[in-house]
Order: sequence, then C-alpha cells, then structure tokens
Amino acid sequence: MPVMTSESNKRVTIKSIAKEVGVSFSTVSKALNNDPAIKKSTRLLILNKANEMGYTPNSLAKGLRSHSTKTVAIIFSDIENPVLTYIFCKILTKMAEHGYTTMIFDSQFNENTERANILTVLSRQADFIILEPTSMNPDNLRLLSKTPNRLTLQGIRYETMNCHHVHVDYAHGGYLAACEMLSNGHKNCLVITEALSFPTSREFVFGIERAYNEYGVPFNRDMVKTTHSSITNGFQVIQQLWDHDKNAFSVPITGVLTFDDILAYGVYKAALQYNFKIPDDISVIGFDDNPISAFSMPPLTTIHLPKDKMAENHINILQSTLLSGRTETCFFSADPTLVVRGSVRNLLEKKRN
Amino acid sequence: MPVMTSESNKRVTIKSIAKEVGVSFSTVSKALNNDPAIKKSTRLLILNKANEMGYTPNSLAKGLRSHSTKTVAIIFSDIENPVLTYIFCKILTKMAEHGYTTMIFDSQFNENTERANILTVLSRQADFIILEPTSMNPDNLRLLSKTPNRLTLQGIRYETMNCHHVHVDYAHGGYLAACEMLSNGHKNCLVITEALSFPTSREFVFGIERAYNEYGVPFNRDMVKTTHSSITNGFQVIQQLWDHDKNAFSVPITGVLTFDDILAYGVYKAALQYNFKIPDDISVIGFDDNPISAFSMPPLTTIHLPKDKMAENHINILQSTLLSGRTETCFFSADPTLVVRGSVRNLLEKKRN
DNA sequence: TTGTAGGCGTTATCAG
DNA sequence: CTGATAACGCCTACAA
Repeated sequence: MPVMTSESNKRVTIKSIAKEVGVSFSTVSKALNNDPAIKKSTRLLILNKANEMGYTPNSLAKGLRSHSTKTVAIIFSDIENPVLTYIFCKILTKMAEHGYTTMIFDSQFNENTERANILTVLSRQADFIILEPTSMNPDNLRLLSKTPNRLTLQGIRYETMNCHHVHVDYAHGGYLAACEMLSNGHKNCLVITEALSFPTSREFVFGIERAYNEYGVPFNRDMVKTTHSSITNGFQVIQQLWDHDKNAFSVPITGVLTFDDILAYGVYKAALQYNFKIPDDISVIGFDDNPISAFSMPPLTTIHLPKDKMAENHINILQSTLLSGRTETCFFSADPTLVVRGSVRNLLEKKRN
Repeated sequence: MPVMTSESNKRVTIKSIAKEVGVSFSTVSKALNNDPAIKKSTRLLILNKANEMGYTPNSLAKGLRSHSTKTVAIIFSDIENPVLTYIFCKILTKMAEHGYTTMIFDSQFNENTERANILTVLSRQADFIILEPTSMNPDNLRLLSKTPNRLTLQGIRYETMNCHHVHVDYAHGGYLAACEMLSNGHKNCLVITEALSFPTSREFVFGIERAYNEYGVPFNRDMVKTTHSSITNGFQVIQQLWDHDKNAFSVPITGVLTFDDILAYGVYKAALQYNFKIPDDISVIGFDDNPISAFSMPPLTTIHLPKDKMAENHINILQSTLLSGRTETCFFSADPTLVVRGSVRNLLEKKRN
C-alpha cells in the first residue's frame, strides 16, 4: 500500500527513486525490469521504495524508446452498431489479457472523420490498426499502406490492399433477404439502408437487385431509402411514406428490407403508431440477428451475421501477427444466413384461399 | 498526396524534414506549430516537404514533453452493458470533436482487473479518468486519489472521495420495480441480479427489500439469484429452477425482477422454451429500458434509466474541467422511473373475478 | 554488480 | 527570423 511521502506532488520517476535509494537511475531501471545483473538485495530495496513511492512507469517514454506501444486501434464506421460493439468488446477484452490496450474510433460514415481518425492513430503509434472503411475511395487507405501486415480491413474486400481482411458478404445477405420476400410473393418491397456511399450498404442493395433479377421482377431504385441506422430514423422513413409519399408508388408496398435490425425496429415502431400489423399488413426482414430479435413482437425474420466468428478472426489475426510474429496476411470471409421467424407473411398462400 | 521518397522505410520526423529542407529541426518544429516567428516562405517550404514526406507528429514525444496526452480513459465494470456502451459512445464521439482520444477498459466486475486497468491508465498518462467501481473496497480508488478533479465516479456514490460523480439511484429503481410487483399482488418474486459485491447490484436489492418492508411482506433472501448479465445466464437461472429447485420454494413464484433488460430477455427465452406465458404465468420487470424493449413480446415493463442525461453529465464534466479549466468537483444523480408496459399481470383483479 | 552516456521525437528557452 | 541546447522519462550499450 503506497504511503505518500511528504511532498507527493512531485512526479515519481526512476530518477527520483534512484535518489531516494542512493543508486544510479539505470540501476533502478534494471531492477524494475528484473535484470539478473542486479543484486537481489538492491533489487528488493528498489522495488520496495518504488512501491512505497507509488511509482508507475511512463508508457509514453517507454513507447518512445522502444517503438512499441502495446496498442491496437479500431476505427469503425459506427461504433453504436450492436454487431460492431460486440466485436470490439471481444477484441478489447482478449487483447487486454495480453497487456494491450485498445483505442476505439468512430468515423460516423464520414471520410473526413475517418481521415482524422487514421491520422491520430498514426500519430499515437498504434501497433496494429483495424479499419472498417467508410468508402471505396483509396485516399485514406493510402495513409496506411506502409505496414500492410499491421492492418486489417473489416467489412469490405479491398483487392488492391495486401493486408488482412475480415470480410462480410453483405451482397449475399441482401440476396437471401430479398429471396425470402420474393418467394413469399412480395414483389414491391421498400429498402431502408445506410447511405450508398458506404460500401456494405451498396453491396446489400446489389444483392437485393440480384435476387429481383433472378425472380424476373423489376427492381425500382426509388424504393431504396437511405438513412442512418436508428429506431427513430427507421420510423421516420415509414412516417414520411405514410404522411406524404403514399401516392408516389403505383403499387402498394407489402414488405420492408432493412440494413440492420435496429432499422427494422423502426418499422415496428411505425406499426404501433400507425396501427398496421406485422406481418399481416407489412412484412419485415432485418439484418444482423440481434439476440433480442428472437423475442420481438412478432419475432423478427432476419439475416444472421456470425459475429462470434468475426471477432474470433480478428483476434486470431492480432495474436498471430502481434504475439507470434507471423508476417503473411490473411483473408477471412463471413457468410450470413437467413433466420426465418415471424415477420414475413406468405402472400401466395393467401391467394389460394 | 504524399509521394513516398525512395527509402520510405525510414521514420519521418522533424529532424528528417529539417535535413531535406536544409534548416534546423527547431525551425521545422516552429513552422509546423505555426509559430509567427517563422518567415512565411520557409514555413510553406517546410509544410510542403512535411506533407510530401507523409509526416505524422509523434504523440508519444509530444505527451512526454508537454505532460498532456489529450486522452480520457473510461473504466467500466462491463462495457457490453448497452447503457454503458451508449454512454461511452456518446463521450467518445464528443471528445473526439475536441481532439481527445478515449481509451475504454472493461473490469468485468473483477477487482484485480480493475486494478490492472487503473495502473495501465496511470501509466499511459490519461488526462482524465472515468471509473465505475466494481466494489466499495477503497484500495483501487486510492491509486487515483492524487487528482480528484480529474476523476469521475460512475454509478455509485463514494462519500469519502472528493471527485466528480455521475450517480444512479439503483436502490430507488429496485424500489419502484418491487412496488409495481407488490401492488399487482406479486408477493413471491425471484430476483436475478449481478454479484452482490457489485455496489449497484446491492443497491438494487436494498431497494427491493425496502419495498417489501413497506408492504409488510417478508423478503426471502434465497429468492435472490446472482449471475452475470446475459440472455443465456438469465435463461439458465430459470432453467435451474425449473429443472431442479422447483420444490425448494414453498410458495410458487409469480414474478421476476431483473437487474437489467438483458436478463429479462433470458426469462423471455425460458418462457419460449418451457412454454409458460408472460405475463399470464409469470410477470417480469426489467431495468435500463433498452429501446428495443418496447417491441418485445410482450412489451417489457421496466425501469427507465436516463442514459442521455448521464452521458450529458459526463460530457459536461469533461468539457468544463479539460477545456474550461474548472477545478470544483460536481455531483450528478440520475433518477430512474418506472415504465409500465405489458409484462406484469394484475393478480388482484384476477381474484375479483 | 553498478554507473555513464546517448538517444527515442518533441517543445521551449535562449542566443545569434 | 533561425539555430543550438536542454529537458520530458526511459532503456541499453558500454565502461568502470
């Protein structure tokens, strides 16, 4: 238990310890690092004094000397997204066990914010960077091209970057969701997604379009509404349609495909407010498979994202390059799957009635 | 756009820039910091060269010199808790606008992990620390006693620490939840909560006990089950009861009070699995008011936590001490409120039938 | 076994 | 206006 000496204001460093013990500061340094060259008795003397004075090593100085900060930086497009939150929590916890601290950054789907984040990460000398790019524009990525095996890209595939990847096939997810709608007879679906400048959002819509093509159903791009993920925003998209745009579409909408479960809850909220029933009046399919979606009213049909697997892949990459010194870069891809629950109505069966 | 010079491996520092431009490195430093003492023409020369070489200032060196790292550290008991996640996301985003980086740490309700976290935060020279203590044991807190106005305690009230507080009255929340149960005729409730060593968990139970006392209903401490917050764990508590302990209680359980909404979903999961109905067979009250709880089946009656207000208070404290240099410490307290939805059945009305 | 010197990349204080 | 120098706290050859 550190008892403060009289003038506790002064910073306690190896120098001040050295002065107290009456040795040189390099002896203190060695003792603190368990250098066997130091006599046991003096080491003990030093260790005790350091403890008593409440010494904490200065990582800045250490990092400056050693060119290693034991730091990994994570830059995500939107850290409030539950899947991303889950992933960085897992990474953070695991890396803490190895003595690494994790810095989290939020780009908010904004290239400039992303660039600022990359620059501060570089400036802070992070040992490893995990980035979920906000766009396919390579300008920001170029800042990171020096150390390809100290970088993993999350979410998208970037062919020209020879770095680690933890990819998610959003196109396939969108495809699966749209197929589920189409095979249940929903030909006129609304799509609520993130800004299309965001690569995964665009992939998502591509996948949907592909399904429409396969089913021979024309895909109306006006049906794609973009907004930032939140219950309120999802709600507002429906609200807008309800209040104003209702007549903008010749065919009534029977289904909604959303970029994530959160937006789907926005539709749920609208159902409560405007008194329509899911799935009787409108069908909904989400994306992510939030654990809570199994208990929603009705249980949400959604696209399951293997977030455990994704987190695991990130951790494997980190461990093998930071701890085991591997130099090859690896590419992981996560396949989304459809989880059928109760938010999609079968329109075809109805017709038979 | 930084074009790499031939040997791009070498670190680019103010020294290397100085060599390229043909000035002294202190001139470069001044130019980079917009010191008016530097001639415009040479400043421009230097700025261009720096840009061309892809210079990034080294924050470690900066911090070492200036004794300021533009860093705030957040140490929470469980960063996956949605309320805490929400709060640190808000703080992180706002502080990023001011050029501050936020480091997140997870103590996992463990005093030793908490201590390790505090030590690394100290070692990393964070400018400000936000801590949600895992226990009332002051040993770890003592490590932070040197700079009381650079510390805010989240969640609990620590009378003897003269630092900032953002407190939550969990006792009152527990009281409200229990009152709702009791006033609907539920005298035999299960409580599922975090380990009682965790201060807020203990407060929660205190509050429940107080309600029982006011209603003149004996409170059975055996009804308090502790586990870590997760849907699975909440489920398992019910499972255990169902499979093994069913006969351990003389009176059948009619209600469940949980420490957070996540645990409540565990009960929902059990309802699905064991085919009992909420609230017909068992009533449930959560805690936190997860935004999604409004759409659960049935909508979850819960205790609302003003997380916006809490985040705002944290941000205010940070801004006023870090940016405006205020030195007084402030104390904020958040009051939880009851949100009645559909997961509690009125047992008394039933009797009248 | 311990002490000395130099340097990691910056900034600040002086001289020139 | 620009340059040399010291210092921030630590580590590591090398010397004693």
